[in-house]
Amino acid sequence: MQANDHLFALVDCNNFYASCEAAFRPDLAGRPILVLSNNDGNVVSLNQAAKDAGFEKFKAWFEYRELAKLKNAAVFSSNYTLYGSMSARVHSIISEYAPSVEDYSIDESFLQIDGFHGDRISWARELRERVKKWTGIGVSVGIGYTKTQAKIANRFAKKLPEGVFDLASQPNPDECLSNVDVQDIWGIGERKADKCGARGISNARQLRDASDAWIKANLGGIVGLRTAWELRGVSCIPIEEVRPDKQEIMNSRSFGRPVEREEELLQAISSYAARACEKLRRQNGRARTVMVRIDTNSFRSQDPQYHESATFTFEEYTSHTPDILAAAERLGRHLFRNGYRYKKAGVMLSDIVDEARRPPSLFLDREEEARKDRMMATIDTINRKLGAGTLRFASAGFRHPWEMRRENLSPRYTTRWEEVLRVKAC
DNA sequence: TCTGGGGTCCTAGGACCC
DNA sequence: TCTGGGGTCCTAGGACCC
Repeated sequence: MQANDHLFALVDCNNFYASCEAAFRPDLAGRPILVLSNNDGNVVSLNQAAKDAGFEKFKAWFEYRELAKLKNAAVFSSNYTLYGSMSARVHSIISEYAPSVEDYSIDESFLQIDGFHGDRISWARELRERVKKWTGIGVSVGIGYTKTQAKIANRFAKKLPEGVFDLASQPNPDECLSNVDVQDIWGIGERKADKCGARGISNARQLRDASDAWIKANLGGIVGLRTAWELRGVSCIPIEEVRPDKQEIMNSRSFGRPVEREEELLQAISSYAARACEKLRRQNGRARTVMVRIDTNSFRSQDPQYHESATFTFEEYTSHTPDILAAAERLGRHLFRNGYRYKKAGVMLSDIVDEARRPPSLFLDREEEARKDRMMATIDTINRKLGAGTLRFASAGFRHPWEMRRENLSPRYTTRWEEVLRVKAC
């Protein structure tokens, strides 16, 4: 493959969660906005006013309560229903702008724009304006010969008022790369950055020019090589237009308060397992392995700690909630120890196959399986029509005192008629 | 009192086979 | 009799991402 054969753009929403909240609350203009993680644990998104007021991402919320009052900040619990639906709107607008688009994350899309030799800056500006006008969300656009370069370009775009940066048309790209810390490169985390630092490599230009042999030996083999080659302009990470089905499905949550009783812990495990099963069936998958893990709060060093997981493998692939719940509950009982304050539990389904491509089995009772499938299909249909959780399994319990805290939840403006925005005429 | 959730890919190393 | 070494599969764990 030749260098510079391709061209990519990365569109990244600015302060996405905070922007979603702001989009429905024009009355908050000028005020700091903070969005909290699940369980109102820490701060995960800030608008510009909040950054200017001195708030920082990933700080614990309880340490900010006073400052938030002082600065008259608007504070929101995470509202993933809202963000998911806003994300779908943004993605759908972006998809009009290139033949090949990958929805990379909730707030980022890669566009492949090979052979686009027109005025890329104008094209990007128009995209930006349309997203802003139709959704209220601000985005930045970075352009480069590879995805890794587009990511870097996006970092520059974020700092510019026009919100667009084209690395591929820079007269002096070396200088641009010199200004990017190695730690800020897509694919270089803390560990790899440390190894680079020890070798005297501190910016993207130096990493680009490092020897393949050293990179391969020290930066995770071909993963690191791909990053370096992409910095050189050789595209190694293609666009993935269709998200492949999940190979693992995880559901885990921290509790709103410590859980000490076995029955409560098992209820939480059951409800997480049931949720994982729904996700599994939505991709027409069947799983053979279920893992349960339980954890105490590792931030409380004064408490005794317990972190364990256990795995069970079925004889046959299954997506039948009662079967998986029974296994998860057995694992939970096996793991549970008295005398600990549990903070978190999780259930993971793995060894997943597509229903249509499942290996044949000699022992499977086809009739029994068909009956189970009908039962699950009925439950899924009812829950889709009447709302998630309309039909539930009794083992998940009915009162959930351990459920996460979401004390500042905004309405689900875009997905619930009861919570849609009201406009008053004066 | 209070510190997120959900993934992916890769490598290393052991077991096993021929 | 040959007791080496290459291939493959699996799993655990590391590292990274948003």
